Amino acid sequence: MDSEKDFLENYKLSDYERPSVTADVAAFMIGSEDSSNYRRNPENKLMLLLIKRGRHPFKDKWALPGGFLNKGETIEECALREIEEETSVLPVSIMPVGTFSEPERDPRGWIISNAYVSIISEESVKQVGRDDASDAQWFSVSFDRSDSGEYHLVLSCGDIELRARLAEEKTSFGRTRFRIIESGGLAFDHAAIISAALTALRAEARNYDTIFDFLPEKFTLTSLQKVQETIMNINILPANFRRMVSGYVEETDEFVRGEGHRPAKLYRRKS
Amino acid sequence: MDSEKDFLENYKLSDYERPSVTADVAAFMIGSEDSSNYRRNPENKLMLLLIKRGRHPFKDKWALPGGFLNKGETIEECALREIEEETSVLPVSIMPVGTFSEPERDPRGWIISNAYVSIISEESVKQVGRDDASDAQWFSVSFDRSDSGEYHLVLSCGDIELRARLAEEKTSFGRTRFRIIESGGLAFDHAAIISAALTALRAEARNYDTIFDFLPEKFTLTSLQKVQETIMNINILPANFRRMVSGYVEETDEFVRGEGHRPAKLYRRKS
DNA sequence: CAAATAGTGTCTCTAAGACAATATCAC
DNA sequence: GTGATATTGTCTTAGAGACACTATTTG
Repeated sequence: MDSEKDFLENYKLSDYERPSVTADVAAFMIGSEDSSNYRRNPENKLMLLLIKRGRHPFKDKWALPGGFLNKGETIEECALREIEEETSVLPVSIMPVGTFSEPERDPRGWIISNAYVSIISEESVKQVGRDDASDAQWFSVSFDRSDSGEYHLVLSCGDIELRARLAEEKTSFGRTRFRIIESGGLAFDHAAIISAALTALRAEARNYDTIFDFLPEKFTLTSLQKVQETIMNINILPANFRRMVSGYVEETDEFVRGEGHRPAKLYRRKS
Repeated sequence: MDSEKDFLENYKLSDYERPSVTADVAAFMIGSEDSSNYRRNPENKLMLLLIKRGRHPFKDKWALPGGFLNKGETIEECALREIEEETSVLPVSIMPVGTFSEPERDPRGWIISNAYVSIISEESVKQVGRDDASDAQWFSVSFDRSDSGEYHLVLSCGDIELRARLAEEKTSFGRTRFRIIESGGLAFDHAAIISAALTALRAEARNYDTIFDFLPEKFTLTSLQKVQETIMNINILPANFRRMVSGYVEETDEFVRGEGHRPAKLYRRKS
């Protein structure tokens, strides 16, 4: 009887065909838009990073950043690498959204995708600066369920507007899958991946540990509240938000001044 | 400039090496053990299906059921197929646990695993009958965090006892990863997969929609309560459990009789 | 002072937890 | 009747939501 060592020395992975494996990342940021009124706080929008494809298939369509898994790295490392390549920012953490493995999902052949959500702070993106000639752009996101039960995903960036329509396919264990009715100019099955990522992010956003990643180290409680409100598309009364978050943050002795109204104290995340 | 059609006709996936992709499934069941006292209700235990490996590597070690992804199927279909092959039971639903892709996780080579939790009712397993000569066995599960912060996973089946020790590697977005300190006779990185699966199952078990899958169509509220208590390792007062689950179930007009105490009404899940 | 946000105090309401009491069966 | 589980009623409590009020800045 062969020893395990002998076995492994002679072992060859069978010649069955193998799939190509990719990681695709839905990278979200909270973007702030200055308002006309000097004393008003900026409006916040949930933004998603998309890349304009330079080659077939889906040439000139918009797609999530992503790429093939290299030998010697984990899928998480691959996902982080792809985001860093596109944004020059290394996200603090990523969250798995699911594996997309329908055999026909990629016209190039058998390619399965591991999808992740990543969260990036606007501050870190601004520090890096942006190459406006680049094919990577941040799109503002709107995602709603219509009365008919259909979901509408709208991504806008300047004059570009991508409108996808989807149906809820199944929800099990709190995870929702979507079927694309109309891709709205998004490549591959990325409209379905983005919808699943948004659903996962919204569910996760009630967890304060998650939303800190959208902000710099020091932040005001109002800005933290705006992050949660923007992602979950809800309104929270300030008094209640402050009470609920109080266990997760600690005061600094710094203030934000020059805003045309009472200065807000800066807080940091409690360790 | 080539059309997309031309492009795809000439496209070949690059010759980069590709990983083999597997689905591994942690299939759980709630097993009941008759007690000595005729009027006492049976004790419940959380059980996990393991397969004794017949070949290298890890020959004669215990492993999760699983297998390679075939061309033309999704990973979810692959996971369901593997469970049906081993148990003759097709689970109602499966929950993704994560992708395990550390390059060194499988001594045979570059093999990445997509892990799932599945839930099987004891009734459906009993109906199928069990082949006692088979290498597939149900192990009772215990999984606790020790005072030192280490996690102890103990799997027992008759005289066989597998004791693994693990450390919490990182928890992000509510998902916990484990590092194996001592595999306890489990194959590959399956001790870490089982730990992640158990953690996910425990978190999910507070959702009533999930725990119904452990029971037959008609069940007593006490049995449903025992399922939740067994998985989450907690005790719930019956009055409170009934109040909380009342919106999810509806009465039938049947009762369980002959138990040596007051008969319990059978309920079914509300649509 | 006006406009805007920052921040606090407290009432209400709901859902979960605790606990006591009653109901019904097999032996 | 006894011993067990089944089932119901209600008191208490913790936390979320609503709302009114005060504080502080810039122009």
